[in-house]
Amino acid sequence: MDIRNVAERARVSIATVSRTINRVTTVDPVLAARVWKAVEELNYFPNTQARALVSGRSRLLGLIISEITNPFFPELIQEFENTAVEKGYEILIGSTNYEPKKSEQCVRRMLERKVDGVAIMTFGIEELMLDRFVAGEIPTVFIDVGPQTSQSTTLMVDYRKGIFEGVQHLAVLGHRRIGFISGPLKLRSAEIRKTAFLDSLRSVGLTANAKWIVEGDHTLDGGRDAMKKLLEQEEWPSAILCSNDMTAIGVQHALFEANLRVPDDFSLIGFDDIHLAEYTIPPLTTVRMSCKDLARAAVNSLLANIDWQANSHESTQMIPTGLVVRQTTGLPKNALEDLAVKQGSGQ
Amino acid sequence: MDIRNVAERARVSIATVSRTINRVTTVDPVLAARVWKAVEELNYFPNTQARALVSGRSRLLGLIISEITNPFFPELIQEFENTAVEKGYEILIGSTNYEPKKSEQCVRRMLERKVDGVAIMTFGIEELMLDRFVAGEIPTVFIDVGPQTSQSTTLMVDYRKGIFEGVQHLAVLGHRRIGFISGPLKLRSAEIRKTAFLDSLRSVGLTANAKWIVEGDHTLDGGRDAMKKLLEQEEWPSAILCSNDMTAIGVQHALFEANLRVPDDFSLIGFDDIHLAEYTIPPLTTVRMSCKDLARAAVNSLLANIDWQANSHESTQMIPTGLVVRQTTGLPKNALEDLAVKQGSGQ
DNA sequence: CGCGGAATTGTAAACGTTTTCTAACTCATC
DNA sequence: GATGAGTTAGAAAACGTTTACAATTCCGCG
Repeated sequence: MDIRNVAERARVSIATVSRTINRVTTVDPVLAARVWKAVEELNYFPNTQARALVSGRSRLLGLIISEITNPFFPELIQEFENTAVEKGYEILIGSTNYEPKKSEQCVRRMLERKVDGVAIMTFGIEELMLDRFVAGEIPTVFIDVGPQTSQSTTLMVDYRKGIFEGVQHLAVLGHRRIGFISGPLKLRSAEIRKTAFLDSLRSVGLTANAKWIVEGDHTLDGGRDAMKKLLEQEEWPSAILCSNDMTAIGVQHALFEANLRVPDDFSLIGFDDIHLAEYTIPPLTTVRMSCKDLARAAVNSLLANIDWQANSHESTQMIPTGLVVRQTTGLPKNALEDLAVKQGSGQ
Repeated sequence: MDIRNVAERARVSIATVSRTINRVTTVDPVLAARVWKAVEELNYFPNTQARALVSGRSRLLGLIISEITNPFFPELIQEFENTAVEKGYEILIGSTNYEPKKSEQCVRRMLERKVDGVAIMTFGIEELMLDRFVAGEIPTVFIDVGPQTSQSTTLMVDYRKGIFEGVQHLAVLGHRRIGFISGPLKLRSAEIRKTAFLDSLRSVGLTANAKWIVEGDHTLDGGRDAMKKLLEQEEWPSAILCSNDMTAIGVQHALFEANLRVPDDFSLIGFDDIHLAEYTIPPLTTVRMSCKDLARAAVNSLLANIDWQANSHESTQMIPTGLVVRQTTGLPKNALEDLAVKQGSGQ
């Protein structure tokens, strides 16, 4: 079942069939009708590989993420897939799992399959992949970091705003001792979030305590372990900000195990606002970063770069964030005591 | 950069290059070495599309799931991807989101991309896709349901065992009034789970109460809503079994909102044992179905069907399940009262 | 030394499209 | 009625591989 069969049945040449299917306007409506009829009757669809081979376009979009097991990414994938399929593109997913070896492999696979463009949504881990794509002149989208070429755009997430809102919210509630559980610091974006936290702390007139800043890895287990470590300190913070929601859920679990209560003993804030955040017990206060926005922006700039190669488009785009208050934040345990101190200090 | 460049540089024909790369044993080691050297130096890799076009094999495996947003599936995808990539295959993911239109689209996309095999891990929704693949002589793997052809195998999950263990566990604890929140009943597997629940109930000498059996949809929201509906009943069960973990987490949330406690007011059992189950508060007692086993079994039987087309292999395979007891199950609230009744009845 | 057969290499024909280029045709204009 | 411009259809050449088949080389044996 190939284009020749269709041509034969429609009594036209294969060129005409090809043109009809690709909606070239110059084909006679009468012939086009015959072609469509034949296509219908034979249940024909073009061979993608042959198509790709000659046209040089695979209609495949690469999507590299760090870890499919973190619910943030499936949500992102879903939107990415929807938008891509809508525009007639297929997606090829690769997860790096934070391993350089696997990143390397992902890039290789994308290159081999000749993706038309690739979104590196790994929040800034491997910069090496960048070169290969640039060299191959493949359009790319990066988050946070990225090359400044005409073929690629970088999506900048406005971490500062959301994180500042979180810290401010905590400060307003009366928290003075705020801890932070970061992501894996080799991730550029984890680094940025941490810095944003530190800066925000300063903005509200608080000082950081290095002992209360511990590195996690953006997973449930990592969050739990980090919190356990924090609890080994002799002095505890009264509130904790996490680099992502999974970490926060891990923290909740560690606190549960230690028989500590949220938000009575600890206030807790996450980051991402995955759907699950609404369902933790108690529901998680968190900083929302819309993965739908992210996904749509990614697909759209990829397509823009593919279609009008050298066109002038924004080479960087801002993704907003904002605090969503739910039930893991409350007054610090010793609110009155702190208040007394505050009053006494003349402030 | 194509095979010709390599041939030229290695001073051999393109046929030899092709053979070397495909590890055909008849090529002279000396020439092979020259070829590999050239490949290395030119950083050459074969064009997948051209390869697929002529060989008729895409080295692409389709994976159709129902909803990427349910953490069970990412875990499954991860293992599926790992095993597939290990064997040199790429994967193409499609989600049906329980919509027939999207299922149709998925099948179409898989067919167009000429996947070498496809795993339909959608737990028994659309049987229509089946025909298309069978017609195309594409190897398939199904869960629970499936055609009996030499090209396809079906993975049977042993729901009964796990669910029976769950019900028994509850019964032993003293629960007499057990409710069930099912999955979307259009899903074959949701139907089977429900039946397994009913049968198990009978096995332990309990009778079902139709009012305590409500249909969910395997999502957080669905679980929450179903539980809310259950709470509107004038009489409540003392324990609830859920068709999957997401439902159970939704139930936990509904109970939290209603100021009811788990396991004090309600015992709760999930199904799947996603990683998150360990992290709910309190940690979820659930029936484990190993998605890793599922994924590996799927890939392996797909590959078996691809390679030795007509070979005799198991056309159906059993996936075990088993109860994992954590902290959402406990004695029923009115345990003593029930006990009295039991004693009184002479049993 | 020549011949047959085995082993290995190279040539060329696929694979199913898109796309360039040429040919044919239509129509208006002179 | 002939010429030229402007359309539109078809023939054929790509695209980068694999692979059937032919050709060459090599070796052993008569």
